[in-house]
Amino acid sequence: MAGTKPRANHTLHERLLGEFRSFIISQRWPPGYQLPFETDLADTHGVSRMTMNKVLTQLTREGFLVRRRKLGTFVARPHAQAAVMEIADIAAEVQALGQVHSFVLHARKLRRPSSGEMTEARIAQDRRQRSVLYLMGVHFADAQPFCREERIINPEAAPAALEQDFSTVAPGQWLLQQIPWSSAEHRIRAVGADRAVARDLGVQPGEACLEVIRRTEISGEWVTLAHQIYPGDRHELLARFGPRARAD
Amino acid sequence: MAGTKPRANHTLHERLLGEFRSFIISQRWPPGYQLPFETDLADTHGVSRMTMNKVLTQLTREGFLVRRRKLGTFVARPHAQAAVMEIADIAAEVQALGQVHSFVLHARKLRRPSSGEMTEARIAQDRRQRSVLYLMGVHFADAQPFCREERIINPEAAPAALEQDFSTVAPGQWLLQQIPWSSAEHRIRAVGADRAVARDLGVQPGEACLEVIRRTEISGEWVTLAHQIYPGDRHELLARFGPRARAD
DNA sequence: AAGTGGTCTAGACCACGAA
DNA sequence: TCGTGGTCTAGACCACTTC
Repeated sequence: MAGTKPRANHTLHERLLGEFRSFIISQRWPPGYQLPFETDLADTHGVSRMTMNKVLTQLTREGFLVRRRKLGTFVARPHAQAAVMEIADIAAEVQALGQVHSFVLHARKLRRPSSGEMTEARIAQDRRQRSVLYLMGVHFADAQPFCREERIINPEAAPAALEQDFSTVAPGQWLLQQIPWSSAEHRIRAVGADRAVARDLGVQPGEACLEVIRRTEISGEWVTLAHQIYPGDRHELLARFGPRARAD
Repeated sequence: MAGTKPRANHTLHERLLGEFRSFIISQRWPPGYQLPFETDLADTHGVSRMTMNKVLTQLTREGFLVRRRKLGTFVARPHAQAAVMEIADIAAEVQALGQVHSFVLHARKLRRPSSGEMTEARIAQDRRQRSVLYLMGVHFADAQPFCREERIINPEAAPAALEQDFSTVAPGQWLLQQIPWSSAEHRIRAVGADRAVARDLGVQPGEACLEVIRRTEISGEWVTLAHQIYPGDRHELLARFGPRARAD
């Protein structure tokens, strides 16, 4: 509904691409769902097999589908993310380092968003957002503080969050399961640790830390806004870029 | 030649994809070069127009080609880069902020790579690299220090660099023109400014700074390794990620 | 108006991989 | 073995853009 041209999609495979993508994003076709066979889909939608193949091949390149010969076509499990994206799942990252991840919740409350948050999350001015779920906590790798996280969640995008006690499960991990296929935008900067950060991370006040501000959205609607701070000498982000995004 | 499977590319359009990509990367087809028409290419290579169309469409999605009706197919000008990639061209970034960019070279010499550099740039152990071109300088936005840069360049990948005096033109900008289509890998971390950095950037020693370590390669061969340090409060990186890279 | 890329089809054969 | 996705073709019509 947002972003692209308001004009109707003209070509056959464009229309089908949009249709299938929306089915997947809305989880009407949940992860693991098996689609009908290519020939059947072509018949059902009244197009040639070539055209349907173009659609399915494209969605496979985009990572939405997984195709296996003789078995069929399935909606992908979206845990395969781009390199920098993987930091969304801090638990997985810590485990990849061979350490034990744990999350300690410091605060959880429902409150109105601040004006700064409304700007950063780009909350629409007209649809007045009554309240957001605020969370603050610290991730640990073994017994060592790994990352301090402040976050607000949009209850309209993720209603189940209101029922969820985040005392042990990290919100990022939980959201990734609830709302796969979201897209994110990161701002990355260096900041000196203030008193609260220094206390929570066990570093000296003023020490250089890496701050990642991540805004997540799906279909143009904001889902969550997170401020994550890592001790500077203990953490690195990794990002790869080609002349253009490669597919395979 | 590197990276992908050593097996020969089987399918027609895969073979053509590789062939055309190598032509573009090697600049046998330089930016702006006009390819023969789709129908002619199909005839020349003995494939159907559909197959050739698949190849050209894919290369267009990858950003290598630009196609315009009635005009033809051209090799793209590769200045359109991914969001984080754009920081490669610091001059363009400064100008985008409406300020004047300048570069001051502090050091330039030919020397052997240190062991740390060999690790970070992943210089092959067997092919013993005799020497690399070392550069150090500072970027300015108007009169204010913007970024301090240390860099080594591989003379085998960019021989023209040995002839180039970098006293005013920034090495990143120059390399981008010499070797388009390169791909890069970034490591991003926060560091406290040491004395040399503090002096060059005009910040207090110990102040939080953002360090970007960028390794650039083309066809598997390393081209350059850069360490860039930005004052923490004056600079942010921006990165966007979807569930998978989008094309159009 | 003409020529280029953009799309679509019906049918065919092939290759991989699960049974 | 055999069903599924993977690929390829020859031909056709359309739409956009420049002339």
